Amino acid sequence: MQIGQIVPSLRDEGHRITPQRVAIMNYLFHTEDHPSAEQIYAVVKKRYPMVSLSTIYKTLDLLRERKLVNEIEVEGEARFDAHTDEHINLVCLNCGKIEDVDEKALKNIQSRIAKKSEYLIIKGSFEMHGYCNKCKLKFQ
Amino acid sequence: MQIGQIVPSLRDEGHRITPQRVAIMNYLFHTEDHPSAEQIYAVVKKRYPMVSLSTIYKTLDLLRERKLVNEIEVEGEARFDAHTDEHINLVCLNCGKIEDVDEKALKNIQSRIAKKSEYLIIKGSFEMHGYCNKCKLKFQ
DNA sequence: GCATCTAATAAGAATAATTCCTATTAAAGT
DNA sequence: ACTTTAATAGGAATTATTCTTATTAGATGC
Repeated sequence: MQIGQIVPSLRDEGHRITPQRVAIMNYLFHTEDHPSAEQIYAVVKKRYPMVSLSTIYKTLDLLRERKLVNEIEVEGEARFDAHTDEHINLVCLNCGKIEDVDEKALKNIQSRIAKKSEYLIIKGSFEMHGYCNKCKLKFQ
Repeated sequence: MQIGQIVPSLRDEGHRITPQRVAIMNYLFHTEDHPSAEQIYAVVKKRYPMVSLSTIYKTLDLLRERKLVNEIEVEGEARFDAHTDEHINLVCLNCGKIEDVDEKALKNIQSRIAKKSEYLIIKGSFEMHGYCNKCKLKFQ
């Protein structure tokens, strides 16, 4: 995702482009991590020590509304992901690491269920929980 | 799921069979709902006014460990489901209703990813979010 | 049936992620 | 530069869940 394209479109919609927002987007759009709000806060704080957690949450709300990030919930905590195509999140139950796995079959399943169910489907959220290659040794 | 089979097996493992536990299981194993801890509390309280929320949570821990219920997280709240086969949960973003959809293809996807990823997969959690047939009218 | 052991419970305090509130600041347009 | 008002910082409020502890009551053996 290119910040250079997002910034003007946010501005066109009447949103103000603040250094805090740019810093948050820069981090989110250039990491493979799936950080929590607290982690984003820690990273952005290094450059902008005066940033507040509420700004992180407000910006995440905006990015989620604009569908620029996905939110998944893992063990009572929200984690954010700039990878917004349908995919499966592999969640490590020990270290919390999350990895993306592209899976073409999801689209088919999703459209099939959209048809046969009476729901108006907005989005899918597909997770598989287990232990990553480093942690699985500890759990046999 | 038959309570008559679960009770003796829990007892065999050294767990005590209390009226609170039986009431919680009776509700969970005989509803199509996907209740929150608070909802379970409300239902069980009708029959056992002295029951406490911490007992609900402790019992849910036990049932989850024994894989008799699944937990999914929806908007910052845990919801419990006695339907433990792999399936897709259709979550209504308006009223919170959750509906189960069986989908055979999930097993294939799951075993394929278990093979190709380096993760030791424990369980899957597949959700689709949208608006149920009643609520979708309000959202066009 | 009764005594014993200790797992399970009730009640409420503690915790922690998220949301809310409000005075202040600063982005964007004129 | 001036004005407008969206966005921010900081902290208080909220809320689902976990933790703590004294008390209760299943299960076992006599």
